[in-house]
Amino acid sequence: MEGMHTNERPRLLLVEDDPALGPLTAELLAGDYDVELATDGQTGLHLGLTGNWAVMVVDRGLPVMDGADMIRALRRSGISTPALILTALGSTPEKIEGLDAGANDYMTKPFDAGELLARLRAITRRFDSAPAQLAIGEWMLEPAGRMMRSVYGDHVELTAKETELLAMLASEPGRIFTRPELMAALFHPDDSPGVIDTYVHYLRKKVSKSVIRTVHGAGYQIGDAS
Amino acid sequence: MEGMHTNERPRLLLVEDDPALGPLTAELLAGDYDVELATDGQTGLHLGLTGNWAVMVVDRGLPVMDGADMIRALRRSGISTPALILTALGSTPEKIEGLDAGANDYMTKPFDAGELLARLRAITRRFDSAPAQLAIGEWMLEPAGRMMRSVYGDHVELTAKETELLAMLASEPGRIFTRPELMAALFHPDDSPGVIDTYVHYLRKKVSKSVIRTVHGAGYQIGDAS
DNA sequence: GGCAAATCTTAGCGAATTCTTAGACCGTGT
DNA sequence: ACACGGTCTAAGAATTCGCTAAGATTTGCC
Repeated sequence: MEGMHTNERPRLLLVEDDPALGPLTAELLAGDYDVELATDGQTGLHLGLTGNWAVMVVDRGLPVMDGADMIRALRRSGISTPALILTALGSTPEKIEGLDAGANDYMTKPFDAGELLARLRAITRRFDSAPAQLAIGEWMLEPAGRMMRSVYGDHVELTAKETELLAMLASEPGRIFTRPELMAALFHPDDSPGVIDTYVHYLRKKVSKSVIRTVHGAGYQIGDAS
Repeated sequence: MEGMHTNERPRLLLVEDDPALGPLTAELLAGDYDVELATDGQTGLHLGLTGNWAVMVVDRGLPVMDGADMIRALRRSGISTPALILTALGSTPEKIEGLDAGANDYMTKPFDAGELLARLRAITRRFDSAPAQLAIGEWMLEPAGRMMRSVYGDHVELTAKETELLAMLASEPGRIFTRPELMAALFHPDDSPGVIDTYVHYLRKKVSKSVIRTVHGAGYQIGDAS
């Protein structure tokens, strides 16, 4: 995804026994992944245990070993590779069993190619990168840790409100956020209007005067101030 | 593992504006979660930013702010709470957009209760491994031996509870563990809430003041302190 | 049972966070 | 230059939150 500019693409393990659908699905996925195809659960389990995979797509009804059992076995072995079950068996109990076996998602055939790719993006998202960081000049905001880190190694701790305000402003660099907007999103309607100024002041004091730009008569803005 | 008790249940944020379906869904989920209901996207966003949620279920078509936009805003703020979109809008492009906005799963109404619960289990599942040693600053925790060893050769003996607490915090450096989380994992539901503070105090006294960071109003955190 | 270690409770104090207020300061248009 | 509205800053009040010490209770062990 963003920021990852290696030419290595994520490796996807496809386990599908249907001689027609297997290669077809592999080709579809090949647009975004390096796909390897296994045609039975035993092989899939072996590859899942030994290889280094970004994600797995597993058919439910497989020879030798059921797809759900395969995922269950992997999970028991401590393998947490995200997995999506793709199958013709679409009854609700089967879905529930598949998900509780350790699958991260469950789709029934026939499936839409775009939706499959979107669901794969969804279940791999938290594993690849997941920066959870917002760049602000020389600073990096870590909303989860409620702190700002400078490229020089300094760090400043922020309060909850300060983090909220900064995260909102930094979410769209260059955009001007009006006071009513900020007020509605971060404070109670009957708070004094001056609160915003106060927190902007706190942030400028803690981090640097120029982090947040005032646009007179309009609101506040982050970024785009070279 | 003991210490898992059902009184402190995972907190679920439900954002649903339908006056009939909202409470109904809430009641359904209440079997497994502590449910809070918001009826518009603005409120949902605020709660999502400020509260500590195990998972979110979000309706797509919401007043004030669309459900997908709400999730997008949360993701941009670094909030990675797993989210499932539950909606009447079931066309494939809508699913793709919802998932790419940062949702972890997408279900269309009418939905099956069991499947919803299974999918929620799937997106909240976390796989935790148990390494033999955990590095904490200059210290090394040996959970098996219930002691901390410093690189200088000192060592400090810990009690069982101290070890459990420290191991949990150290298992994911940088992550903030909330009091309810720690409470649910390490103590009995009807223990006094102050217990956590006490053990944090013990650890800081035995090892070093700065091993565990307090994130005011949020919880405790290990690592990530230059 | 009796001892010691471990676990948990309680409560007061200090610290952090949030929000208010009021006056100084700045920018813009006339 | 002047006036006016917008913005900045400092100080502090109210509230919530966390730290700590001391003791009560439970557990494990001989």
